[in-house]
Amino acid sequence: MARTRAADYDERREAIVEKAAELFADKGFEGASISGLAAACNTSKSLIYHYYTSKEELLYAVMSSHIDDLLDAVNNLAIAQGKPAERMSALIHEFMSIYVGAAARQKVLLNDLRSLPDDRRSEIVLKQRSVISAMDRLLAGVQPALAKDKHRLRAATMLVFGMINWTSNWYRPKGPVSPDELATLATALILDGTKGYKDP
Amino acid sequence: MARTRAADYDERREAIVEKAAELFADKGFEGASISGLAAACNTSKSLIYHYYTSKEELLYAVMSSHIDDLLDAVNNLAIAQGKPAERMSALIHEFMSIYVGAAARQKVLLNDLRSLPDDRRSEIVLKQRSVISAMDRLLAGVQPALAKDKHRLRAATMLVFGMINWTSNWYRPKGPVSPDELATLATALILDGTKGYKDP
DNA sequence: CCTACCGATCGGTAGG
DNA sequence: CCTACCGATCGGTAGG
Repeated sequence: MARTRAADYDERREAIVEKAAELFADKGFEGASISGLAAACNTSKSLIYHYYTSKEELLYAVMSSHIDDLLDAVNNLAIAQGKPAERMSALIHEFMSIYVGAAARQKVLLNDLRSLPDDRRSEIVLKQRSVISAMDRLLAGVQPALAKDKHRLRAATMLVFGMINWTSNWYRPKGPVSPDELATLATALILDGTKGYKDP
Repeated sequence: MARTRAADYDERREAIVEKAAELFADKGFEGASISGLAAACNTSKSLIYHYYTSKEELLYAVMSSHIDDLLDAVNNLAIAQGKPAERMSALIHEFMSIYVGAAARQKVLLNDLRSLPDDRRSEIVLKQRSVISAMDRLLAGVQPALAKDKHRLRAATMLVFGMINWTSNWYRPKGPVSPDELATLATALILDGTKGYKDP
Protein backbone atom coordinates (compact mmCIF):
# COMPACT_ATOMS: atom_id res chain seq x y z
CA MET A 1 0.00 0.00 0.00
CA ALA A 2 1.22 3.46 -0.84
CA ARG A 3 2.38 5.63 1.97
CA THR A 4 -0.30 8.06 3.09
CA ARG A 5 0.17 11.73 2.34
CA ALA A 6 1.41 13.73 5.31
CA ALA A 7 -1.48 14.91 7.47
CA ASP A 8 -0.31 18.50 7.19
CA TYR A 9 0.40 18.38 3.44
CA ASP A 10 -2.09 21.08 2.51
CA GLU A 11 -1.09 23.39 5.35
CA ARG A 12 2.58 23.13 4.40
CA ARG A 13 1.83 23.71 0.74
CA GLU A 14 -0.18 26.79 1.63
CA ALA A 15 2.49 28.08 4.02
CA ILE A 16 5.12 27.79 1.28
CA VAL A 17 3.08 29.62 -1.33
CA GLU A 18 2.26 32.38 1.13
CA LYS A 19 5.94 32.88 2.01
CA ALA A 20 6.76 32.75 -1.70
CA ALA A 21 4.21 35.50 -2.36
CA GLU A 22 5.91 37.69 0.24
CA LEU A 23 9.39 37.08 -1.13
CA PHE A 24 8.33 37.59 -4.75
CA ALA A 25 6.48 40.78 -3.77
CA ASP A 26 9.54 42.02 -1.91
CA LYS A 27 12.38 41.16 -4.29
CA GLY A 28 10.59 40.38 -7.52
CA PHE A 29 10.37 36.91 -9.00
CA GLU A 30 13.82 37.06 -10.61
CA GLY A 31 15.37 38.64 -7.55
CA ALA A 32 14.05 36.01 -5.16
CA SER A 33 15.68 32.59 -4.87
CA ILE A 34 14.42 29.16 -3.94
CA SER A 35 17.26 28.92 -1.44
CA GLY A 36 16.01 32.10 0.16
CA LEU A 37 12.49 30.75 0.25
CA ALA A 38 13.68 27.53 1.88
CA ALA A 39 15.55 29.54 4.50
CA ALA A 40 12.51 31.73 5.17
CA CYS A 41 10.48 28.54 5.66
CA ASN A 42 13.17 27.02 7.90
CA THR A 43 13.51 24.08 5.55
CA SER A 44 15.54 22.82 2.59
CA LYS A 45 15.37 23.55 -1.10
CA SER A 46 14.46 19.90 -1.68
CA LEU A 47 11.38 20.26 0.51
CA ILE A 48 10.20 23.15 -1.61
CA TYR A 49 10.67 21.05 -4.74
CA HIS A 50 8.70 18.27 -3.10
CA TYR A 51 5.65 20.52 -3.02
CA TYR A 52 6.19 22.48 -6.24
CA THR A 53 7.93 21.19 -9.34
CA SER A 54 9.53 24.48 -10.34
CA LYS A 55 9.96 28.11 -9.40
CA GLU A 56 7.50 29.06 -12.16
CA GLU A 57 4.92 26.63 -10.78
CA LEU A 58 5.15 28.42 -7.45
CA LEU A 59 4.62 31.74 -9.20
CA TYR A 60 1.56 30.33 -10.90
CA ALA A 61 0.19 29.12 -7.56
CA VAL A 62 0.66 32.60 -6.09
CA MET A 63 -1.24 34.25 -8.93
CA SER A 64 -3.88 31.66 -9.71
CA SER A 65 -5.87 31.65 -6.48
CA HIS A 66 -5.70 35.43 -6.34
CA ILE A 67 -7.03 36.14 -9.83
CA ASP A 68 -9.81 33.64 -9.07
CA ASP A 69 -10.78 35.70 -6.03
CA LEU A 70 -10.98 38.83 -8.18
CA LEU A 71 -12.98 36.98 -10.82
CA ASP A 72 -15.42 35.72 -8.18
CA ALA A 73 -15.97 39.29 -7.07
CA VAL A 74 -16.97 40.45 -10.56
CA ASN A 75 -19.10 37.35 -11.18
CA ASN A 76 -21.01 37.87 -7.94
CA LEU A 77 -21.56 41.45 -8.98
CA ALA A 78 -22.91 40.39 -12.38
CA ILE A 79 -25.87 38.65 -10.76
CA ALA A 80 -26.44 41.37 -8.13
CA GLN A 81 -29.11 44.09 -8.25
CA GLY A 82 -28.73 47.84 -7.90
CA LYS A 83 -28.10 51.04 -9.81
CA PRO A 84 -24.89 51.33 -11.81
CA ALA A 85 -23.36 53.81 -9.37
CA GLU A 86 -24.09 51.53 -6.43
CA ARG A 87 -22.67 48.54 -8.22
CA MET A 88 -19.51 50.46 -9.09
CA SER A 89 -19.11 51.51 -5.47
CA ALA A 90 -19.60 47.92 -4.32
CA LEU A 91 -16.98 46.58 -6.74
CA ILE A 92 -14.34 49.18 -5.83
CA HIS A 93 -14.86 48.48 -2.13
CA GLU A 94 -14.67 44.74 -2.74
CA PHE A 95 -11.49 45.05 -4.81
CA MET A 96 -9.82 47.20 -2.17
CA SER A 97 -10.79 44.63 0.45
CA ILE A 98 -9.28 41.78 -1.58
CA TYR A 99 -6.14 43.78 -2.36
CA VAL A 100 -5.59 44.57 1.32
CA GLY A 101 -6.20 40.97 2.38
CA ALA A 102 -3.75 39.63 -0.19
CA ALA A 103 -1.33 42.51 -0.69
CA ALA A 104 1.68 40.35 -1.56
CA ARG A 105 -0.22 38.26 -4.12
CA GLN A 106 -1.71 41.36 -5.66
CA LYS A 107 1.73 42.91 -6.07
CA VAL A 108 3.12 39.72 -7.62
CA LEU A 109 0.17 39.50 -10.02
CA LEU A 110 0.81 43.05 -11.18
CA ASN A 111 4.61 42.86 -11.41
CA ASP A 112 5.72 39.36 -12.37
CA LEU A 113 3.32 38.17 -15.04
CA ARG A 114 6.11 38.16 -17.63
CA SER A 115 7.97 35.43 -15.71
CA LEU A 116 5.15 32.89 -16.13
CA PRO A 117 5.50 30.26 -18.89
CA ASP A 118 3.39 31.09 -21.94
CA ASP A 119 0.50 28.69 -21.31
CA ARG A 120 0.17 29.61 -17.65
CA ARG A 121 0.42 33.27 -18.45
CA SER A 122 -2.27 33.22 -21.11
CA GLU A 123 -4.59 31.46 -18.65
CA ILE A 124 -4.13 34.30 -16.14
CA VAL A 125 -4.34 36.99 -18.82
CA LEU A 126 -7.66 35.56 -19.99
CA LYS A 127 -9.09 35.91 -16.50
CA GLN A 128 -7.71 39.42 -16.19
CA ARG A 129 -9.52 40.30 -19.41
CA SER A 130 -12.79 39.12 -17.88
CA VAL A 131 -12.22 41.44 -14.95
CA ILE A 132 -11.43 44.32 -17.28
CA SER A 133 -14.54 43.64 -19.40
CA ALA A 134 -16.68 43.70 -16.29
CA MET A 135 -15.31 47.13 -15.43
CA ASP A 136 -15.95 48.26 -19.00
CA ARG A 137 -19.62 47.30 -18.72
CA LEU A 138 -19.95 48.87 -15.30
CA LEU A 139 -18.44 52.14 -16.47
CA ALA A 140 -20.68 52.13 -19.54
CA GLY A 141 -23.65 51.78 -17.19
CA VAL A 142 -22.49 54.67 -15.05
CA GLN A 143 -21.85 56.98 -18.02
CA PRO A 144 -23.74 55.88 -21.18
CA ALA A 145 -22.00 58.59 -23.25
CA LEU A 146 -18.72 56.70 -22.78
CA ALA A 147 -20.22 53.48 -24.14
CA LYS A 148 -20.50 55.03 -27.59
CA ASP A 149 -16.72 55.11 -28.03
CA LYS A 150 -15.28 51.76 -27.03
CA HIS A 151 -11.67 52.97 -27.21
CA ARG A 152 -12.33 55.86 -24.85
CA LEU A 153 -14.36 53.57 -22.62
CA ARG A 154 -11.48 51.12 -22.41
CA ALA A 155 -9.03 53.96 -21.70
CA ALA A 156 -11.26 55.20 -18.88
CA THR A 157 -11.50 51.66 -17.51
CA MET A 158 -7.72 51.36 -17.48
CA LEU A 159 -7.39 54.72 -15.74
CA VAL A 160 -9.74 53.38 -13.07
CA PHE A 161 -7.67 50.22 -12.69
CA GLY A 162 -4.63 52.45 -12.47
CA MET A 163 -6.06 54.19 -9.42
CA ILE A 164 -6.82 50.99 -7.56
CA ASN A 165 -3.94 48.80 -8.78
CA TRP A 166 -1.33 51.45 -8.05
CA THR A 167 -2.36 51.35 -4.37
CA SER A 168 -0.13 48.24 -4.11
CA ASN A 169 2.82 50.59 -4.40
CA TRP A 170 2.01 53.10 -1.71
CA TYR A 171 -1.07 52.28 0.36
CA ARG A 172 -0.70 51.03 3.94
CA PRO A 173 -4.02 49.83 5.40
CA LYS A 174 -2.81 50.59 8.93
CA GLY A 175 -2.13 54.21 8.05
CA PRO A 176 -4.44 57.21 8.56
CA VAL A 177 -6.81 56.31 5.71
CA SER A 178 -8.80 53.09 6.12
CA PRO A 179 -9.43 50.76 3.16
CA ASP A 180 -13.10 51.76 3.15
CA GLU A 181 -12.26 55.46 3.19
CA LEU A 182 -9.83 54.97 0.31
CA ALA A 183 -12.42 52.99 -1.65
CA THR A 184 -14.98 55.75 -1.02
CA LEU A 185 -12.53 58.38 -2.21
CA ALA A 186 -11.74 56.40 -5.36
CA THR A 187 -15.43 55.74 -6.04
CA ALA A 188 -16.20 59.45 -5.79
CA LEU A 189 -13.40 60.24 -8.23
CA ILE A 190 -14.77 57.69 -10.68
CA LEU A 191 -18.46 58.60 -10.39
CA ASP A 192 -18.05 62.38 -10.32
CA GLY A 193 -15.14 62.21 -12.76
CA THR A 194 -17.19 60.50 -15.44
CA LYS A 195 -20.38 62.45 -14.74
CA GLY A 196 -19.28 65.45 -16.78
CA TYR A 197 -18.19 63.34 -19.75
CA LYS A 198 -19.26 64.70 -23.11
CA ASP A 199 -18.62 63.28 -26.53
CA PRO A 200 -15.41 64.81 -27.81
CA MET B 1 49.97 64.75 -24.15
CA ALA B 2 47.18 62.49 -23.02
CA ARG B 3 45.25 60.69 -25.66
CA THR B 4 41.93 62.32 -26.31
CA ARG B 5 38.71 60.69 -25.30
CA ALA B 6 37.02 58.91 -28.16
CA ALA B 7 35.09 61.34 -30.28
CA ASP B 8 31.95 59.28 -29.92
CA TYR B 9 32.32 58.64 -26.18
CA ASP B 10 29.12 60.43 -25.20
CA GLU B 11 27.09 58.90 -28.02
CA ARG B 12 28.22 55.39 -27.08
CA ARG B 13 27.48 55.98 -23.42
CA GLU B 14 24.01 57.22 -24.29
CA ALA B 15 23.36 54.31 -26.67
CA ILE B 16 24.24 51.82 -23.93
CA VAL B 17 21.99 53.39 -21.31
CA GLU B 18 19.09 53.55 -23.78
CA LYS B 19 19.46 49.86 -24.66
CA ALA B 20 19.75 49.06 -20.96
CA ALA B 21 16.51 50.93 -20.30
CA GLU B 22 14.76 48.79 -22.90
CA LEU B 23 16.13 45.53 -21.54
CA PHE B 24 15.40 46.44 -17.92
CA ALA B 25 11.88 47.51 -18.87
CA ASP B 26 11.35 44.27 -20.75
CA LYS B 27 12.86 41.69 -18.41
CA GLY B 28 13.21 43.59 -15.16
CA PHE B 29 16.57 44.60 -13.68
CA GLU B 30 17.22 41.21 -12.10
CA GLY B 31 16.03 39.34 -15.17
CA ALA B 32 18.30 41.24 -17.55
CA SER B 33 22.00 40.44 -17.84
CA ILE B 34 25.04 42.46 -18.78
CA SER B 35 25.88 39.73 -21.26
CA GLY B 36 22.47 40.24 -22.86
CA LEU B 37 22.97 43.99 -22.90
CA ALA B 38 26.39 43.57 -24.54
CA ALA B 39 24.86 41.28 -27.16
CA ALA B 40 22.04 43.76 -27.82
CA CYS B 41 24.69 46.45 -28.32
CA ASN B 42 26.80 44.22 -30.60
CA THR B 43 29.75 44.60 -28.30
CA SER B 44 31.51 42.96 -25.35
CA LYS B 45 30.78 42.98 -21.65
CA SER B 46 34.11 44.67 -21.09
CA LEU B 47 33.02 47.57 -23.25
CA ILE B 48 29.93 48.00 -21.07
CA TYR B 49 32.11 48.03 -17.97
CA HIS B 50 34.35 50.57 -19.59
CA TYR B 51 31.44 52.99 -19.67
CA TYR B 52 29.65 52.00 -16.45
CA THR B 53 31.33 50.61 -13.34
CA SER B 54 28.49 48.25 -12.40
CA LYS B 55 25.06 47.03 -13.33
CA GLU B 56 23.58 49.17 -10.54
CA GLU B 57 25.32 52.26 -11.90
CA LEU B 58 23.61 51.61 -15.23
CA LEU B 59 20.27 51.36 -13.47
CA TYR B 60 20.97 54.67 -11.75
CA ALA B 61 21.82 56.27 -15.10
CA VAL B 62 18.54 55.04 -16.56
CA MET B 63 16.51 56.49 -13.70
CA SER B 64 18.44 59.64 -12.94
CA SER B 65 17.99 61.57 -16.16
CA HIS B 66 14.34 60.55 -16.29
CA ILE B 67 13.35 61.68 -12.80
CA ASP B 68 15.18 64.95 -13.55
CA ASP B 69 12.95 65.44 -16.58
CA LEU B 70 9.86 64.92 -14.43
CA LEU B 71 11.21 67.28 -11.79
CA ASP B 72 11.90 69.93 -14.41
CA ALA B 73 8.29 69.67 -15.53
CA VAL B 74 6.94 70.38 -12.04
CA ASN B 75 9.49 73.14 -11.42
CA ASN B 76 8.57 74.88 -14.65
CA LEU B 77 4.95 74.62 -13.60
CA ALA B 78 5.71 76.18 -10.22
CA ILE B 79 6.74 79.46 -11.85
CA ALA B 80 3.98 79.40 -14.47
CA GLN B 81 0.75 81.40 -14.37
CA GLY B 82 -2.81 80.18 -14.69
CA LYS B 83 -5.81 78.89 -12.77
CA PRO B 84 -5.38 75.69 -10.77
CA ALA B 85 -7.48 73.66 -13.21
CA GLU B 86 -5.40 74.87 -16.16
CA ARG B 87 -2.17 74.14 -14.35
CA MET B 88 -3.36 70.64 -13.50
CA SER B 89 -4.29 70.03 -17.11
CA ALA B 90 -0.90 71.28 -18.28
CA LEU B 91 0.98 69.02 -15.86
CA ILE B 92 -0.98 65.88 -16.77
CA HIS B 93 -0.42 66.55 -20.47
CA GLU B 94 3.27 67.22 -19.85
CA PHE B 95 3.68 64.03 -17.78
CA MET B 96 1.95 61.92 -20.43
CA SER B 97 4.21 63.44 -23.05
CA ILE B 98 7.34 62.61 -21.02
CA TYR B 99 6.10 59.10 -20.25
CA VAL B 100 5.44 58.40 -23.92
CA GLY B 101 8.79 59.81 -25.00
CA ALA B 102 10.67 57.73 -22.43
CA ALA B 103 8.41 54.74 -21.93
CA ALA B 104 11.19 52.30 -21.08
CA ARG B 105 12.81 54.60 -18.51
CA GLN B 106 9.45 55.35 -16.95
CA LYS B 107 8.72 51.65 -16.56
CA VAL B 108 12.13 51.01 -15.02
CA LEU B 109 11.70 53.93 -12.61
CA LEU B 110 8.38 52.50 -11.43
CA ASN B 111 9.43 48.84 -11.22
CA ASP B 112 13.09 48.56 -10.27
CA LEU B 113 13.75 51.16 -7.58
CA ARG B 114 14.40 48.42 -5.02
CA SER B 115 17.47 47.26 -6.97
CA LEU B 116 19.30 50.57 -6.54
CA PRO B 117 21.95 50.81 -3.80
CA ASP B 118 20.67 52.67 -0.73
CA ASP B 119 22.35 56.03 -1.34
CA ARG B 120 21.36 56.15 -5.00
CA ARG B 121 17.85 55.07 -4.20
CA SER B 122 17.30 57.70 -1.54
CA GLU B 123 18.48 60.36 -3.99
CA ILE B 124 15.82 59.27 -6.50
CA VAL B 125 13.15 58.86 -3.80
CA LEU B 126 13.80 62.42 -2.64
CA LYS B 127 13.14 63.73 -6.12
CA GLN B 128 10.02 61.59 -6.43
CA ARG B 129 8.76 63.15 -3.20
CA SER B 130 9.19 66.59 -4.74
CA VAL B 131 7.05 65.52 -7.67
CA ILE B 132 4.41 64.12 -5.32
CA SER B 133 4.40 67.29 -3.20
CA ALA B 134 3.86 69.38 -6.31
CA MET B 135 0.82 67.27 -7.18
CA ASP B 136 -0.43 67.65 -3.60
CA ARG B 137 -0.30 71.43 -3.88
CA LEU B 138 -1.90 71.42 -7.30
CA LEU B 139 -4.75 69.22 -6.13
CA ALA B 140 -5.23 71.40 -3.06
CA GLY B 141 -5.55 74.40 -5.39
CA VAL B 142 -8.13 72.63 -7.52
CA GLN B 143 -10.23 71.50 -4.57
CA PRO B 144 -9.57 73.56 -1.41
CA ALA B 145 -11.83 71.28 0.66
CA LEU B 146 -9.26 68.50 0.19
CA ALA B 147 -6.45 70.66 1.53
CA LYS B 148 -8.01 70.60 4.98
CA ASP B 149 -7.25 66.89 5.44
CA LYS B 150 -3.67 66.21 4.44
CA HIS B 151 -4.05 62.43 4.61
CA ARG B 152 -7.02 62.45 2.23
CA LEU B 153 -5.23 64.94 0.03
CA ARG B 154 -2.23 62.65 -0.20
CA ALA B 155 -4.45 59.65 -0.90
CA ALA B 156 -6.17 61.54 -3.72
CA THR B 157 -2.76 62.56 -5.09
CA MET B 158 -1.64 58.94 -5.13
CA LEU B 159 -4.86 57.88 -6.87
CA VAL B 160 -4.06 60.46 -9.54
CA PHE B 161 -0.51 59.16 -9.91
CA GLY B 162 -2.01 55.70 -10.14
CA MET B 163 -4.03 56.71 -13.18
CA ILE B 164 -1.09 58.16 -15.03
CA ASN B 165 1.68 55.83 -13.83
CA TRP B 166 -0.33 52.70 -14.56
CA THR B 167 -0.46 53.74 -18.22
CA SER B 168 3.08 52.27 -18.51
CA ASN B 169 1.43 48.86 -18.21
CA TRP B 170 -1.21 49.11 -20.90
CA TYR B 171 -1.07 52.28 -22.97
CA ARG B 172 0.22 52.19 -26.56
CA PRO B 173 0.65 55.70 -28.00
CA LYS B 174 0.18 54.36 -31.54
CA GLY B 175 -3.21 52.89 -30.66
CA PRO B 176 -6.64 54.48 -31.16
CA VAL B 177 -6.29 56.98 -28.31
CA SER B 178 -3.59 59.63 -28.72
CA PRO B 179 -1.46 60.75 -25.77
CA ASP B 180 -3.22 64.12 -25.75
CA GLU B 181 -6.66 62.49 -25.77
CA LEU B 182 -5.64 60.23 -22.90
CA ALA B 183 -4.29 63.18 -20.94
CA THR B 184 -7.52 65.08 -21.58
CA LEU B 185 -9.57 62.10 -20.38
CA ALA B 186 -7.45 61.77 -17.23
CA THR B 187 -7.62 65.51 -16.56
CA ALA B 188 -11.42 65.45 -16.81
CA LEU B 189 -11.56 62.54 -14.36
CA ILE B 190 -9.39 64.45 -11.91
CA LEU B 191 -11.06 67.84 -12.21
CA ASP B 192 -14.68 66.61 -12.27
CA GLY B 193 -13.90 63.80 -9.83
CA THR B 194 -12.67 66.18 -7.16
CA LYS B 195 -15.27 68.87 -7.87
CA GLY B 196 -17.92 67.15 -5.82
CA TYR B 197 -15.63 66.53 -2.86
CA LYS B 198 -17.19 67.29 0.52
CA ASP B 199 -15.66 66.97 3.95
CA PRO B 200 -16.45 63.49 5.18
C1' DC C 1 51.56 56.29 -19.21
C1' DC C 2 47.08 57.30 -21.01
C1' DT C 3 42.34 55.53 -23.03
C1' DA C 4 39.96 52.09 -25.70
C1' DC C 5 38.71 47.86 -26.35
C1' DC C 6 39.15 42.46 -27.05
C1' DG C 7 38.90 37.21 -25.91
C1' DA C 8 39.00 34.55 -22.07
C1' DT C 9 38.16 33.53 -17.61
C1' DC C 10 37.61 34.63 -12.53
C1' DG C 11 35.00 33.25 -7.89
C1' DG C 12 30.25 32.54 -6.48
C1' DT C 13 25.67 31.19 -6.85
C1' DA C 14 21.49 30.18 -9.46
C1' DG C 15 17.79 26.46 -10.24
C1' DG C 16 17.40 21.79 -10.09
C1' DC D 1 13.47 15.61 4.36
C1' DC D 2 18.75 16.33 4.15
C1' DT D 3 23.58 16.74 2.12
C1' DA D 4 25.96 16.71 -1.86
C1' DC D 5 26.50 17.95 -5.92
C1' DC D 6 25.60 19.13 -11.50
C1' DG D 7 25.65 22.30 -15.81
C1' DA D 8 24.86 27.06 -16.76
C1' DT D 9 25.18 31.41 -16.17
C1' DC D 10 25.70 35.44 -13.19
C1' DG D 11 28.36 40.18 -12.49
C1' DG D 12 32.78 41.58 -12.84
C1' DT D 13 38.04 41.64 -14.11
C1' DA D 14 42.46 39.66 -15.78
C1' DG D 15 46.45 40.28 -19.39
C1' DG D 16 47.77 42.38 -23.63
